[in-house]
Amino acid sequence: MGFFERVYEIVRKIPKGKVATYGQIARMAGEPRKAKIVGWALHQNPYQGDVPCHRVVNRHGELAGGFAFGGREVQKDLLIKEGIIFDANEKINLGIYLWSSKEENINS
DNA sequence: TTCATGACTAATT
DNA sequence: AAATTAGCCATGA
Repeated sequence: MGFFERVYEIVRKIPKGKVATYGQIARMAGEPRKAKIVGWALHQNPYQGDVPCHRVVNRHGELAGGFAFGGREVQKDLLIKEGIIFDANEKINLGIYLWSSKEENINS
C-alpha cells in the first residue's frame, strides 16, 4: 500500500464532527514530513465520496482556501452539518474538533 | 530527465 | 507579529 492509500485510509477514519490536519495525517501515516504530499493525495482524491476530504484542514483549522472540491463554502456547509462550528474567523476550533486518534490509526 | 509548483509546517528573520 | 526561508517529495510540463 502506498503512501496515498494510507492517507485515504486515515482520512476515511476521521469520525463525523471531527477534523484532522495534514501534518497530523502525515504523522499518522508514518511520514511526518509529507504533509504536503497529503495535500496532493487529497487533491487527487480518487475516493471522493468515500474519503471525507472536507474534514481535513491545515494546522490552523482553516479550510484549504481557494479551491477544494468545489469551494470552501461547500466545505464549510458540510462541516457545519456535521456539527462543527466555525469561529468568527471562519476557522475551526481545533481544541474541540481536532481528531486525536493516535490509537485508531492504520491497523497494521 | 530536469524544473517549477503545491489542499503544508516549522524555524528563522 | 508578520514575512521569509527551508525542507519535504509527488506530479506535470
